[in-house]
Amino acid sequence: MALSEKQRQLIEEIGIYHENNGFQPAVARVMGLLLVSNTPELSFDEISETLNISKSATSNALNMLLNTGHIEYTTFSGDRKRYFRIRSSNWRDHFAKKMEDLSVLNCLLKKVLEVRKRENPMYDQKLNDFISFLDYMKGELPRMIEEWEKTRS
Amino acid sequence: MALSEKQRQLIEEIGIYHENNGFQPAVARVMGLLLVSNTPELSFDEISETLNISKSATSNALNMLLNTGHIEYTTFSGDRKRYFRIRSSNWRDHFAKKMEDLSVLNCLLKKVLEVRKRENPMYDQKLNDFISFLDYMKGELPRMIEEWEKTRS
DNA sequence: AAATTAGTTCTGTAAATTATGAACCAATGA
DNA sequence: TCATTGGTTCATAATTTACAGAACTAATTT
Repeated sequence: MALSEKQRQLIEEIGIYHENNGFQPAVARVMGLLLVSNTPELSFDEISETLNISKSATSNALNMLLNTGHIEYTTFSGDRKRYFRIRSSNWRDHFAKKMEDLSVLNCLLKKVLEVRKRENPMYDQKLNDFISFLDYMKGELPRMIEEWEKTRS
Repeated sequence: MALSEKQRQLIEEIGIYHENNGFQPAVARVMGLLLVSNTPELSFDEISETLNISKSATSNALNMLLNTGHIEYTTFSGDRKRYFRIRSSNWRDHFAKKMEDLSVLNCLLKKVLEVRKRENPMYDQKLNDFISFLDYMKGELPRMIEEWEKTRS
């Protein structure tokens, strides 16, 4: 696998991005490589060798990414290897997960208001505001996505 | 600090949420406590004792949260203690950070298209779609927030 | 049947993270 | 001036994580 210096750097940047999203380093680099490489589908060995990670780490990373639906693989008849690539739905899912996370937060904040008794209701106003903002966002987002679909068809 | 069982559980839930957002456990619990406690402002000792974390861990957690702007404190004349509370702008900032993170991703994806040469341009289409979706979102979001402001005034 | 391929699984461990407790310090109070 | 309060800093201990390397397996090829 020949990669330019720029490509290698970008793999690291993408790696760090994904580390910050909770992936372990090797897993994050695999995502980076699959995105940045000139060929979209890479074999186990190509990944392992290009990133200089052991077979076990490669195996774990690929299985983790397969299980979480971030990647998938194809095969070719007469070739025992699997060729891994990023799932095309990956980015939409990534976005959805971010939104889902805000929804989890919203749920927690609603519980907060149920569970505590603040002497000072003024202080809760801001929290209520944010909760209703998140509710509003959640309601409007689908419409917004639909709007976007329209602009491009 | 008297806390109900429900409150303690919720502190843990909020703690885990914040751990998943990159906070260390003790820091995440402090955020949970400040949110869930009946009184919005708590002293160093109240935090340390209620959460059963050492003074040093409490000190580190509070300073970390102060530095990152998640909490602030007030003082009262004739009382040497500081009373810590969540900054009211915290939730808006949290939301902004999530959006900013998507913007970082978008920037990385644009670099991807610059850096690699894919034989198969079909495969890049999906990526381009997602990039323009994020661009669209980034453009529309401020308008959407403004819209929300209107609904509540 | 033996060797090779394409991985997987199982320790072991280096490194990083997270928290503790003790010592410390500066400001206030007795 | 001595003790106490409200913390901070440091060394270190306890986990946790993240990976390498070796042994293993099931399918294929020779």
